[in-house]
Amino acid sequence: MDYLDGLNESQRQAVEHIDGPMMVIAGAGSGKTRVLTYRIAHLLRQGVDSFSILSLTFTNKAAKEMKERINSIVGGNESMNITMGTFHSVFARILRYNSDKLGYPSNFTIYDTQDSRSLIKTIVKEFGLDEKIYKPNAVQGRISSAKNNLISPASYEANAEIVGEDRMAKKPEIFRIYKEYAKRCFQAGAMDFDDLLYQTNVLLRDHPDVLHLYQQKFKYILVDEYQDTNYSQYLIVKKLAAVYENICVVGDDAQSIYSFRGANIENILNFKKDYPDFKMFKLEQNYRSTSNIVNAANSIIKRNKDQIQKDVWTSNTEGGKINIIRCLTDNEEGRVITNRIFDIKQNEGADYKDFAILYRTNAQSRSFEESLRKLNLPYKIYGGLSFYQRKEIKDLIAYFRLAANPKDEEALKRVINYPKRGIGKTSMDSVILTARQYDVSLWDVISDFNRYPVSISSGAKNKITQFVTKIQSYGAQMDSAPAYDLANNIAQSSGILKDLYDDKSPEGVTRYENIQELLAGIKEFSVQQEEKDEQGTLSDFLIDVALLTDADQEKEEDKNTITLMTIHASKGLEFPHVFIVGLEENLFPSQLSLTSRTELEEERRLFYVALTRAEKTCTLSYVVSRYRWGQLVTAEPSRFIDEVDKSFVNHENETRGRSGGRSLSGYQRPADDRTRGFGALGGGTKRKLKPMNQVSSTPSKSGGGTTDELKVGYNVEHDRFGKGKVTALVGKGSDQKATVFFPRVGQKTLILKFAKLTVVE
DNA sequence: AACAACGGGCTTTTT
DNA sequence: GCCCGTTGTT
Repeated sequence: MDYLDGLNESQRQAVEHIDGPMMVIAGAGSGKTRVLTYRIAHLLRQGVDSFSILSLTFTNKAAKEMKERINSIVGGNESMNITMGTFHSVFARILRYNSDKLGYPSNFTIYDTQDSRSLIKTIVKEFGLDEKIYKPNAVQGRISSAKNNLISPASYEANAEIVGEDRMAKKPEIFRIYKEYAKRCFQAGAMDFDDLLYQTNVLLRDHPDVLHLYQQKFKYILVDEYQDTNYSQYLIVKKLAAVYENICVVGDDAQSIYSFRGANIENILNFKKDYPDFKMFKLEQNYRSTSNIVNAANSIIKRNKDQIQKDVWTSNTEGGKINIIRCLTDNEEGRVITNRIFDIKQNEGADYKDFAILYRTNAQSRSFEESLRKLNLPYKIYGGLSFYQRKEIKDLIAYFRLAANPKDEEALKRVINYPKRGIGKTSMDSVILTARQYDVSLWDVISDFNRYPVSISSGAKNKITQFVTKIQSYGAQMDSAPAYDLANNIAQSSGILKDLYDDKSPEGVTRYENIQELLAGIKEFSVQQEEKDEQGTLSDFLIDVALLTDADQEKEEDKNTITLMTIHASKGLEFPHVFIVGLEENLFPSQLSLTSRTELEEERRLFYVALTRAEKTCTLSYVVSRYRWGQLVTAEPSRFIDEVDKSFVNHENETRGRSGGRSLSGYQRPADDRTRGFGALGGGTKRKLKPMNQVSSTPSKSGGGTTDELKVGYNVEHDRFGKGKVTALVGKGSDQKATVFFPRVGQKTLILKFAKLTVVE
């Protein structure tokens, strides 16, 4: 059967267009990925060399899936030779290959967000600036947006408008921080995420031979999610496509939700200017959702002023209306939605994987997590702390990074005294001081004390030198030893493995297992690389790791679970049953997006994206009061609820199930009245009910308890360590100490004056 | 130098 | 309510 037969008319036209610039505007659920994959398959069928195709996707996972689908269409494994991946991962490799031309080591480090933030913080401190004014987050955002618009530190400083903005914001020194930040990154042989694109631009600008090479290599270029590219990405694509102009961009302006990280809808307009003879294809038939959902989504998005005219329609069945549920608190929201999922699953025989709970902010996942766990339903939370952001993983990876590139200061600071080897703050402060005096990296100083005198004890110097020797020996094996062997060797000889093995608390055991999992992952990586006839050293692995996202590494056991994620993370996915939760003013739309029309329109597009994830049913929920910053605050229903055309929604006025708090269940809800003033309900409902006695030797305000309340054998609870049993008591009065055994963390000796212990039954 | 307690800041969203 | 960095104690 011909693969073109499965396409509708406009899809087929887009797939069959081979040469010359083209743009595909694809409405939600209109088979965009299908067009992209089929088009690549078609190119291969028409004899285009697989090595000459560059395909830029939004996630690495999307790239992987697309390759598999292409193979299944054309047979064989031709897709292996296509350069396919995210902007960041594709150009990280190209940069690595050409790093010498930019003065970077080929093993350059990729700083993640935490690394850059930490460096910015250090600089702010060293400059003697106020951290409350120069908040690392804000400064980082400023630097990031400069880089995404290809503004160098020098042109930043010279740009009166930008510097003026900073001065207005009372942060006139940002240009200095940017300058120092760029210098220190370079000195450390490190690039941050934005550098991967920025430096690619520098490379293509300053090295015509390199530009020429890649222009010739990539004769066919495809860009997915074009509406979410920034200026820096736009320019890379434009330069690479300048000779052959075989460029195909695919996107949907209605789904542009990343302007906060520099994405620019103007790129779509620029495209029309850059390639006046481009061909435009519109995909308007939605195959995903019921007509109620499609029409509801249309009724939302038409309120936006900025958009390309299109008419998304579907021939699918009407389906049920969009349910709107009102709950009293966020905890009730968790229970009600969870019960609803359980019901649908029972009644319709749906799978767990058919459900998604989508929210605006990661912090909202908590209440759902709790109720899902209570009902014992399997779920997976995407986002939040990913595997590679866990402390123990970052620690071990920091060793790998140091071995590859000892100038990597963020990695060095992380592990020079972990596991503990007696290199304390005092010693490191002296080292840092010397490094700044000579304007060299920390590594330069600690690897050559003769040249850079540091005023610390010879004992400390000795310990540091031992550490340096260890790292050097790792470094020597970096490009020769098999990745897994070296990684395993480092995990053991660094002492990390032992340190975690000795920690018998459940958390410690998990950490130990995580390390084992990382090592297993490295093994798998090596095997995969061998299949591709590539060596697969540890430094190759590092590039992969830095750019992986949570969605990229899915495990088998995660397959049939309920999905919890932010709406941003849900982009490109689809689920039979979708729950969009927390539809309240100041949460969704976010408080911080209410200052301008463009920001509000982006929130509205976000809502549009959320709605269009749903295939069969879509349910919205909001609460009357919600815990935020640890306090119960009243909330108002989101304006977005009213913006959905009335004919597609069904307001469920009942709050389902019995609510947990006593004071709440006694409450009679007025007919259809969005009464405020529930803030008064605060406290009471959330406190633990168990009677507890405060144990304290210092006479407290209430004049309560004395130490003799505590006896050996008592069960107590500690804020951090949880429940435990007192095994010994030493001393009297304010000096009294208690030895307590905590099943979760082991034995601890606590000074009662400080430790907050409560006696439990 | 290491550990434990405390206080401040924070919530958009991510490669 | 949680995380992180700082402060204070041994």
